[in-house]
Amino acid sequence: MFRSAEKRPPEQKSYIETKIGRLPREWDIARLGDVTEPTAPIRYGVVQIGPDTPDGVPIVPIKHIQRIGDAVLHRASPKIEAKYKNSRVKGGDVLLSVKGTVGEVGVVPDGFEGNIAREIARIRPQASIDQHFLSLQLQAPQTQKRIDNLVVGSTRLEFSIHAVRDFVVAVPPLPEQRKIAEILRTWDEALEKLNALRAAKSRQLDGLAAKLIHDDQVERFHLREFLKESSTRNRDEQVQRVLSVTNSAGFVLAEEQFAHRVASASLSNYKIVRWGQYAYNPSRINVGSIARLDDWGEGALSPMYVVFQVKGGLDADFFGHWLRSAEARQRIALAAQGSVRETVSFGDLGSILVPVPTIERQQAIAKGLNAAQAEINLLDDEIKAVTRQKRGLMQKLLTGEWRVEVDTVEIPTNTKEAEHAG
DNA sequence: TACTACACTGTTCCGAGCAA
DNA sequence: TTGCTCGGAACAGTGTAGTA
Repeated sequence: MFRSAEKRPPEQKSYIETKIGRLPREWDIARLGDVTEPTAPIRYGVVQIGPDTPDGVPIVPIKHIQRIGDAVLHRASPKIEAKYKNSRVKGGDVLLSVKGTVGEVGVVPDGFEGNIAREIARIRPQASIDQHFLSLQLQAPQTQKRIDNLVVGSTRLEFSIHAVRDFVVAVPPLPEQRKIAEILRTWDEALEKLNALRAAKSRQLDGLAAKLIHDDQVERFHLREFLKESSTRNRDEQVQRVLSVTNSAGFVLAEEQFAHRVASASLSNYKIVRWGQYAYNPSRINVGSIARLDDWGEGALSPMYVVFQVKGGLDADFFGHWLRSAEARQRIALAAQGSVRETVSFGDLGSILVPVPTIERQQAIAKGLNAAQAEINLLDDEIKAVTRQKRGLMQKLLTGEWRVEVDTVEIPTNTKEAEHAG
């Protein structure tokens, strides 16, 4: 990806201890308040944004802080926004979330004109500071740790605007800032490409699954003929691993989903789910809360879940691919009964018609779709690895531990080294 | 067993009040 | 008056527990 370049050992450079750690002697440290344009001091945004107004001024919320140019933003009426004219943003401003979700960072794209929500602080760097470098410096793992230590509040986390102004960052000479930002941008571009490729592969898989599974020539049968409910209870509490099924990640450990253990004191009434079995929450299945247990041998599930397994005549992988299809989601939604919460009992699920070709055909289809899924899984692994590499590089470059020459880039040829640094 | 009410955590929106 | 902070309300996504 890069031209290899000479790497100079850190001990050959001159370093000094600062209050934010060991830095190269020629680097400065500076309060954010001191590297901000004097005409646009750090401040947060619109307190009460009011109703959405078609011709109003776009207001950037935390959730869109990293994709301001792409997102559809709430627009405040010009009259309301005018009261907060001091927090208007323009291209090149660095934004930092300071309330609720603290530490999210974004850079306002060129040409954008609008304002920010009050959960965001605007930092307009002086000409001596590269905005992309500052953005990266604020995102760096070591900086985020320092921000975490300054955050106050229990129910609602907050990074006080005073603390933001007093927050100290490492500042190399401008050419070095730009070079570091340029290097790390290369990693961002690689991640963007990988994510785009993954999205394309995923769409390809959906299309292939729809084509192979939903064949009008194939006879359909009720799911009840192929599914068997399992209501084994954890009577002697031999299973202590409590699981949940989430919309986004399938089976997860309950303690990872929640900040504390929310399971009942006794797990004796919990249902046991075993490897290869499916489970779903009848009140959430219409939003995707259904999954197959692949990552653990067994687990205990809240009694509200329905646990079942696929039996002979229907290939388990074929069923899994059908379950992810748009048609399956539609049929499950239709099966949901109208009530306060739309629920799908095991009986309702069994009444859904599913196309069932011969078992040999099912296995052949599942094999092809599994291969496509495996490609996506590989891309996921690669995305995780590149993300780790980028974090490692940020750790090294943004502390000056690895130096860059303005003319020649000092990048380790072995990216594993960067990965391990993170 | 199915359904419903309610609890809890985390996030975001926004009204109100305090201090400079 | 303005800047800032506190904290209630609403909402999403998960859970437990009671009752028919």
